Amino acid sequence: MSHAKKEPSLSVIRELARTFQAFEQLSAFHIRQMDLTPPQFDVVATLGNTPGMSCKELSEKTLITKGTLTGVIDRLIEKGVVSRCAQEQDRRSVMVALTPQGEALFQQVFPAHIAYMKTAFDLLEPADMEELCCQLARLRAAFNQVLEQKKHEIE
Amino acid sequence: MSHAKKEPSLSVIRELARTFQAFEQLSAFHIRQMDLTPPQFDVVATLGNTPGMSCKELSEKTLITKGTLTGVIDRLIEKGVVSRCAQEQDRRSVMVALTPQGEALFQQVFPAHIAYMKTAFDLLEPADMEELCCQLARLRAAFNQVLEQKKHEIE
DNA sequence: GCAGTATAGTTCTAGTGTGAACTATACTGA
DNA sequence: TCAGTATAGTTCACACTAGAACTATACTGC
Repeated sequence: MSHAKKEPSLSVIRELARTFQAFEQLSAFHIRQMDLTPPQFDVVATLGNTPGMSCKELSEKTLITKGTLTGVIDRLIEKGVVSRCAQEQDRRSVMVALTPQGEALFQQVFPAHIAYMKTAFDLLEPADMEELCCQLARLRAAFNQVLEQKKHEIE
Repeated sequence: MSHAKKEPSLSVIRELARTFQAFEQLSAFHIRQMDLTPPQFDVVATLGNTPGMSCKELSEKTLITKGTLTGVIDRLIEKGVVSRCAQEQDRRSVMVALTPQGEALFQQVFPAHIAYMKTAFDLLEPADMEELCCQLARLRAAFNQVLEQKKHEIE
């Protein structure tokens, strides 16, 4: 996505990609030290302080697609961190929850990571961050709106 | 990366991740229709209107790590879109460039994709986008600074 | 009830993504 | 000049990514 040249929209795209990558690098650097992968951390963080949830719900909260989620959960089960258990009311659905071991891991790993990332945000003005959030939300809405539109055009 | 709750920094992270994912979905939706993958498009877009460049340079511009780049370029060579050619001055280095076919592809695909993405940016104020760029750049600088610092701490 | 349709998860394929180990080549300084 | 070190790319192991096809279950209307 180079070729920024004079296109203003391309600069935003470039900056968005680079900033997101910088975030991922910093975040992953810490998460790897705790013997997890970023998606695995996401799942543990999302399940923490909840009674568990379906794959569908987990997928929506973590932005991990359902196909990928199957494998991530498989590996977390191998580590003894989460468990799958069948549901009575809807037998298609599966409840995923932290095991006691997973709870302990969450307690140890989640606050530590928040504190870690906070050292970056402490370098910035809270007001700017709030402003940034709004702008990002607007941009995201535009992307989603156009995606829906383009999907309809195809048919 | 859920658990936004009241942490302002977590909201920024969430919004950054969601916005970037929305961008990727829209962008990839179009790129796939043109029979390319996003990284393949990135490489073609970066090589367009250049005499070619080393893998290192390509890697820096596209944000694709060198290990991944080898595979991406392999697949583009299979498609007849790019070529690798040895360098005389530094025999470790390889020059990657578009083939004539690749040039033609670039001419067809690059402007089309810019136009496609522009339909999303047209929904937004240019001034807001410029502001967004600045904020993102600041955030990125913070991430990078902390990453360097944390890397040094380890040793 | 039963066909038609929607939904939850799993599986599959192909392509990315990381870091680390490796090869080959280049540089640097006694 | 030659050891030590740095750099460019490739290769490897492993995990993640998307979408599509598939299975099993649930819902809906007639």
